[in-house]
Amino acid sequence: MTTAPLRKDAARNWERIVAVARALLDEGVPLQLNDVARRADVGVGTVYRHFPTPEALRETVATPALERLTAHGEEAPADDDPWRALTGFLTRTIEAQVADPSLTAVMAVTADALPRTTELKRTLSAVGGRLLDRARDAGAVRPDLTSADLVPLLCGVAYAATVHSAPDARVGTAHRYLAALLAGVHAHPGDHSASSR
Amino acid sequence: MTTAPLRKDAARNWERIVAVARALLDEGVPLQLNDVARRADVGVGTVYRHFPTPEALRETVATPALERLTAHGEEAPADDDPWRALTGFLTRTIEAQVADPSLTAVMAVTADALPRTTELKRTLSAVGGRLLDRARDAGAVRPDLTSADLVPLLCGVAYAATVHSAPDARVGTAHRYLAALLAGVHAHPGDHSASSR
Amino acid sequence: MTTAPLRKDAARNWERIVAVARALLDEGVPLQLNDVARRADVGVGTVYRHFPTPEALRETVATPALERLTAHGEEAPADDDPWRALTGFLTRTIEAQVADPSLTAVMAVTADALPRTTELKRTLSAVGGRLLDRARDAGAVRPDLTSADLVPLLCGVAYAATVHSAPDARVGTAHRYLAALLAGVHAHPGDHSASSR
Amino acid sequence: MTTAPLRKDAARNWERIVAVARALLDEGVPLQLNDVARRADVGVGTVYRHFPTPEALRETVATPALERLTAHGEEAPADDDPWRALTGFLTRTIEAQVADPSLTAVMAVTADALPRTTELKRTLSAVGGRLLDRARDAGAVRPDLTSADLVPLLCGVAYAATVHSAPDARVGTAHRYLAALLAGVHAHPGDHSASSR
DNA sequence: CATGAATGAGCCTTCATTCAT
DNA sequence: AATGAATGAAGGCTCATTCAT
Repeated sequence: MTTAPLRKDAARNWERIVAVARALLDEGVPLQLNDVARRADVGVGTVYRHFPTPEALRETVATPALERLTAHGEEAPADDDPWRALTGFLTRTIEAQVADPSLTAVMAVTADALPRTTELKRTLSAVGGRLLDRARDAGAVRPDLTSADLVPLLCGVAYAATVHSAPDARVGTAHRYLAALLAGVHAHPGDHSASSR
Repeated sequence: MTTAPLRKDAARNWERIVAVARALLDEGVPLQLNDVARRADVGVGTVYRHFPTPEALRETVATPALERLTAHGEEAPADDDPWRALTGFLTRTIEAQVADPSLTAVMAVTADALPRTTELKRTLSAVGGRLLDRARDAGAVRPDLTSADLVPLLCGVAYAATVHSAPDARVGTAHRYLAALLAGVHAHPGDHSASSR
Repeated sequence: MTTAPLRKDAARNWERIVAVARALLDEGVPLQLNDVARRADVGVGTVYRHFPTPEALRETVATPALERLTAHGEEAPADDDPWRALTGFLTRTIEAQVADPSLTAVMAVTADALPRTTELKRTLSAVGGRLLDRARDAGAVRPDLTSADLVPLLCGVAYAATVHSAPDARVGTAHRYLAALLAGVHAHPGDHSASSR
Repeated sequence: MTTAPLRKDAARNWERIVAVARALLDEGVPLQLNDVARRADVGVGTVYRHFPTPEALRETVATPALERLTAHGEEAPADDDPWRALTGFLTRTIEAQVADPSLTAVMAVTADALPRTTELKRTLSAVGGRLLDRARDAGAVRPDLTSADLVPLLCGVAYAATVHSAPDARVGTAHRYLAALLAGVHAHPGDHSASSR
């Protein structure tokens, strides 16, 4: 009952619109509702009925990926190694974020258009936070990073991998950048981070 | 003598336009040449005469900051400690980038509007590259990072510090993120970065 | 079915726009889409929706006249006298061209905006070409003129009749000029055209 | 004393401006006074001082050609053959008009910017008129053409030769069209121009 | 529910002309 | 005389959103 049960034709239109939007976002084309309507072979009004704003549509496109991330995230604590659990989670997340432009945008924004998005993002954050806290408690993470830093850092890595980088090199680049960051995030007992000796 | 010496009245307008643009950028308002003209109390044509595109104007606004960074960067090698020289340089750069929105944009883009911008960015990159290489040669930096990663990483840190962060917390946040990243960039002989033990 | 069947209100706007455009062209006012919109009491966007460029609008205005010419042209071969058939066709065409400024422009240009225009012009040319060829075969036309000369010559006559001539004298003038030209085009066995004897 | 004696530097600028304008017109570039100024390496104000309007400049460019035509035209009556004198004059004129874009425009317009232009055009018309009248009196020209038709017809031929014709084919085309026209203009005692019999 | 025509604010850009220097 | 910066009206076009059908 979260989603109203759509009539069959309405559902078909909904699907087409989302599919078109996904394709456009993947190609890097900015979401214009008129444009989406034309390509989905649907009236503009129909698009507006289903998705009052471009953001609502974008978030709808991002939702499945967000759900997958959350689902995986909820299984992460099963790993006994707190650090490995955290890095696994972050790796998976950054991969998704770099590969899926709809996610990139949705993660970077604070004001969501759909409640569902807020909910998923909140869950994802909570999961990440728990993994981070556990790792910090285990002494595996530098103490000055809080769960509130997780999303910004991931967005930053994703952004860094996007700037000046060819599309198909991005995932690889993101891995390298995440690795460097994680090495820094990893606590090194006895290390004095900003000096050379 | 790089820039043709302007007549006094022309110079006044130039200043006003640049000042207005700086203010707008600082407020996060997108640069629109008509808008700039109105606020600078100058004809549109005048703005177009001085700055054929918004990018040219933005880069002009960014230039002084870019020059300061370059100047400082060229003094950085004076520091005998390769790691300290590098981190000092990066710290200064990220501070500037986070504090000055015009810089953020100019650094992230590859196609420059002004030759001067290209020149400055090239110099800055070269300086950074030399500092990185020296630090790597000294065994102070993980080997998988090249000088081509410097700018993207800085942009990523700047971006991360901007996302979800209140304007006046940004510099602080950027420092923390840079610190974490630098800790990771710093080579730790005998460290096995992705495992917890 | 060539043109998609328009909704009633859309059709009304379409008519108004074309009517306004026709009036403007007849008055010799250059076609400006914003101007047309204002006078048709319609949003600019509406004009752009129907006619992406001024040329498309101009050609739409010219189309009916072009269709009439073509229709008549296709009946011209019915006249047994090749020379009379040709002159009749040309007379009719020049009359239309001089009387209708939209036609003048459309005929003079090579790049058409609408496929329909291209089609009509091609047909008209073909018809003219056949009439000319038949007349030449009958020995009624000087041999150095080809069907490719027909349109330029007509445009030239129309232009000559327009230059330095008051609007309401134009048709008469055009007749005289066409008559002179036709007299020259007409083959005169035994005549030595460029000498006085 | 028609032209004020210019200071040497002023004269130099005048020359440069006219030279640039001639070049632009020959290339088919529309005359823009700012543009001319830039290319002539002269201030806009200077161009405006010498030539208050684009037309004044264009006419200045056309003047020498106009003077040459007039000069030749005044010698034309020397030819004893009235028809040959007329055709020679017209041929020369059409050649100039097709080859020199500045002339094309100046001839087609009724309102002149410079008195000198009006004077020259008047003289040219008068000369042409006399040649035509003499030829008509000699029975060599159809009676329905008056001297007022000469310029329009020439403009028409020039225009016809320009429409749909590659630049370097124009003079040749113009010759053919003029020949056809002249054949028609030529009186043919006993000819009934619009019937085939 | 769906449609898609209509709207018009808003942005961009050019260019003829003026006028202070 | 010469300069060229400044002006701003004018025109072009797009696109998010509404609403009659």
